Amino acid sequence: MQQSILPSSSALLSLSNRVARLLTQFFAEKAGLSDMGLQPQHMGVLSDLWERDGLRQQDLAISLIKDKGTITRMLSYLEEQNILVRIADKEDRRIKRIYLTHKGKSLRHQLLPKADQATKEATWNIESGQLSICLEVLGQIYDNLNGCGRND
Amino acid sequence: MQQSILPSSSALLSLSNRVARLLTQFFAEKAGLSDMGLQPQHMGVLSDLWERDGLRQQDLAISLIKDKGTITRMLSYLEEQNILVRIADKEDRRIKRIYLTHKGKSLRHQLLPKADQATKEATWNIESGQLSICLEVLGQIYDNLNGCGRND
DNA sequence: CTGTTTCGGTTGCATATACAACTAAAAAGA
DNA sequence: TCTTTTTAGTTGTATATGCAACCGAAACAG
Repeated sequence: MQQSILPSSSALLSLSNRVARLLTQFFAEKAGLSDMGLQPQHMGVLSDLWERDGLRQQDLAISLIKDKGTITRMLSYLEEQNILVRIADKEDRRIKRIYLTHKGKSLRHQLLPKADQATKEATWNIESGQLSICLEVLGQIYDNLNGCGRND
Repeated sequence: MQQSILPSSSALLSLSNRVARLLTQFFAEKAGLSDMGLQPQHMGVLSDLWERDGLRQQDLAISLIKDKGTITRMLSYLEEQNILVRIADKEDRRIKRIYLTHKGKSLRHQLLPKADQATKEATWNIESGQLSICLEVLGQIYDNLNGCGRND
């Protein structure tokens, strides 16, 4: 493992941005996302829905740290593509719940393995214990900051 | 340290994106960036120039993983704000070298401590050894992927 | 030298995003 | 109950971005 030059704490800001961008680009290319009519930002929506179906748009906005208007437009596109449907909640008609279609669900089997593969290639020379620590730390930072910025 | 639920390697993709977004937002707010007429994306340019003055626009595009047209427009804005100047290279007149003005340099003393502070707050409950490992791992991933996607 | 290719930067255009104003529905308060 | 406030989602608008076409300068080929 290469020695970190700057343990300056402010490095985390730029490094996390660069790695997020590179990984996103790398995965999108490996998976041929655009050939399927998908953009990188759609992956977040799909990931969340693969984890749990029936989320509200608001849930997605908070989880993905995006404006709710942005979520509205992303979902409109994905609905046009027959990847998901928006169904008004029976008990609270303000809420629209998002459900994956068969097509949306089947994308999981195509895309998750490719995401795994891309990540493996991006981390091929990193010891797995170190990578686990990195993920734990990122998860902790996420927990620390989540809720500080409001997306509603 | 909370136990990571999913060491699934694909988690890195979504986690790095979320953390990058949250940290960027958190820092921008803490530092009052917008009050100074700056946007979060300008920090990358400034950071690079604080490290080394006289970079080419191309260098910035590669380092920040952004389109060169995007860099052109960001630099035009920062030049209008008297934060930097673009000077054509004497020996290769295609190249424009970017130099910080006094104002641009003085921003370092205002912003870097705030970036440090924001990062410290975001990582207050993380053991410093673990954080170092996280930074090393991210740095290694950056090195692995850098050069895969071309920005020219 | 002259024509071609490559390189650094700019610009036009389509899309993505945040922010703010808006609508409809539910909750809270009188 | 009726009014007010809050909540979920949509839409208008300005900005940010990527991509592709372009321009001028340097490098390269003959």
